[in-house]
Amino acid sequence: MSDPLGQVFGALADQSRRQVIGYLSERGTATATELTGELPMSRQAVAKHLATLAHAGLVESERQGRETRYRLTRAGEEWDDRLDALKKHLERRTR
Amino acid sequence: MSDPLGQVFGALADQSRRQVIGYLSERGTATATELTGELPMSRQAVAKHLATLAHAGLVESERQGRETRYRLTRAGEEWDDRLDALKKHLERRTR
DNA sequence: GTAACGTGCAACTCGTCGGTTGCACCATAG
DNA sequence: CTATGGTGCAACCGACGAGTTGCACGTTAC
Repeated sequence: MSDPLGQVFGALADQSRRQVIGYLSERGTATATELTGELPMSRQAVAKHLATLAHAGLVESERQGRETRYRLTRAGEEWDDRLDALKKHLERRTR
Repeated sequence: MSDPLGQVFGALADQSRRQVIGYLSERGTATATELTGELPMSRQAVAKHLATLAHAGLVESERQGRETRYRLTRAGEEWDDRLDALKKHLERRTR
């Protein structure tokens, strides 16, 4: 629909996807099947989340042989930082 | 669902709701019927958006006689600022 | 070559979302 | 008192999102 900001916020609205961003930030890179071990859902569900994140420009993929490795884009890294800051901001405010 | 961050991002994912935030930021306060004049939808649709924003903690309401006036909370004002900054950030990056 | 692995695609279910209409309720203007 | 204006509530609809399963395809290991 050509609403980039809406795409990004929509992608960030899902907790599983925010977790994926966190995992990718820690590991640098991961495949869909690797991430499946961290989340309580099927590989295809994880792949869909990765596709959503990619469509929002937060993640990019590169196929290496028979596996596809995902990593955060620059925008994804920025949002990972902002999420950390927001989390601390909320904790400070709730306390 | 007890996912405050998800509530906020979900609320911000909709363009109409971001516009509502902008209008409230300009005017300080408004009713659902007033905002209906600015958006191409019915009053009840606007009221639903306001309820979503209120549930996310970005907006608060106060009933005065037969009308209900809405205004941004502190969190809502903060997000209005962040949205402006993000918009400029995107324009700079797209150019 | 063959078996196993990782992936992508398609179809399906189910719940939620954005939006509508219709109606009932309460406050105020006259 | 009556009419009108502003709300809120409930039911409904079409579309989309999250998740599942099943299967077919390409890549690697042996």
